[in-house]
Amino acid sequence: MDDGMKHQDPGMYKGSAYSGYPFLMLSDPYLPNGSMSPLSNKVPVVQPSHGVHPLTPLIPYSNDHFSHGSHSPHLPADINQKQGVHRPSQTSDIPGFYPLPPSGVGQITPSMGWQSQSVYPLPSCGFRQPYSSALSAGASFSRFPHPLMLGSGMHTTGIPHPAIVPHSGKQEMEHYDRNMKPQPEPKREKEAKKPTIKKPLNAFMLYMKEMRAKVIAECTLKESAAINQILGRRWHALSREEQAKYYELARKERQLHMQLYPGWSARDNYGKKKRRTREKQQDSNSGGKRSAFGTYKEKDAVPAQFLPMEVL
DNA sequence: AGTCCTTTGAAGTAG
DNA sequence: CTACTTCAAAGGACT
Repeated sequence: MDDGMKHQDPGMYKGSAYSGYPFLMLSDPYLPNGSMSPLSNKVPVVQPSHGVHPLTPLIPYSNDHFSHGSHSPHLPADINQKQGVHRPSQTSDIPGFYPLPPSGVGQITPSMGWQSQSVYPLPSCGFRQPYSSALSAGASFSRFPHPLMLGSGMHTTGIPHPAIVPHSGKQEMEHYDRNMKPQPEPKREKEAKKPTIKKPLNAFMLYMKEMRAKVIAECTLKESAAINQILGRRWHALSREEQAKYYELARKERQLHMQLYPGWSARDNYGKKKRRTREKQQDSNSGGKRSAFGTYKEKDAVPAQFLPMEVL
């Protein structure tokens, strides 16, 4: 598309205007040879750890295609660490996040153990879960046009579908996720707006969801950009089998998503978030990795000597 | 309130 | 087909 116009000046952020994000290089103790992970020096790195937290299996790869006895060292742990956010207890009999339509789910049925058996288990308390906000949102989602959905934006199970979010998306989600207020239900007047069907999560996103809380606990970090860098490195450090679990999960996610929203296209969500124009992808980034806003600025990394000892 | 940061992967667009 | 762009999650920082 309009290549030339979608560019931003990297220095615009890193150097000056966005100087709030001079990422540092932190070593991740979980990675070999002290792999470095850039972290923001603004991150309160030495936050008090919240101590032991319960682990909740997010993705119990019990018996599926990838149960070759290999067990991920990274136990699924996706705990909401946000000051004891209370979540309305989920009914544990909800089958899954992508409940199957009453019919026509042919091929994916055999492997649906992952689903009914809670690839995305619905914890009875406090733990974060994929799409939890959508689920927690209760009846506030509405007007989803999909035939499988009930009139109020719920699936036939009566559960609002995780991939469906109000048009304003994140903000509203965060209402549920972060504040967990009773949420006096969005204005009915806004019902004219069509909810957004989100993209299914890819393998890495699923991995991030699962591992985020663990990394946060270990590194006492909260800044997602820094966490994600660590997660990216750990992702690469995963064995093929371990990664394969997530690829398979993602594949099922996509399948289910396709079944639930046959006409949906990722393009539907294009342009919903206004992004800054970015700099043209330069081929000569000397092996630089891809970044949504150009190449990573490892050169901006602050020497590790400026980092707290505990993260080194 | 909205955007950026950061990651990878999937899918879209442009040429 | 290739190269590039956008979005998915997350939450603090920033505008």
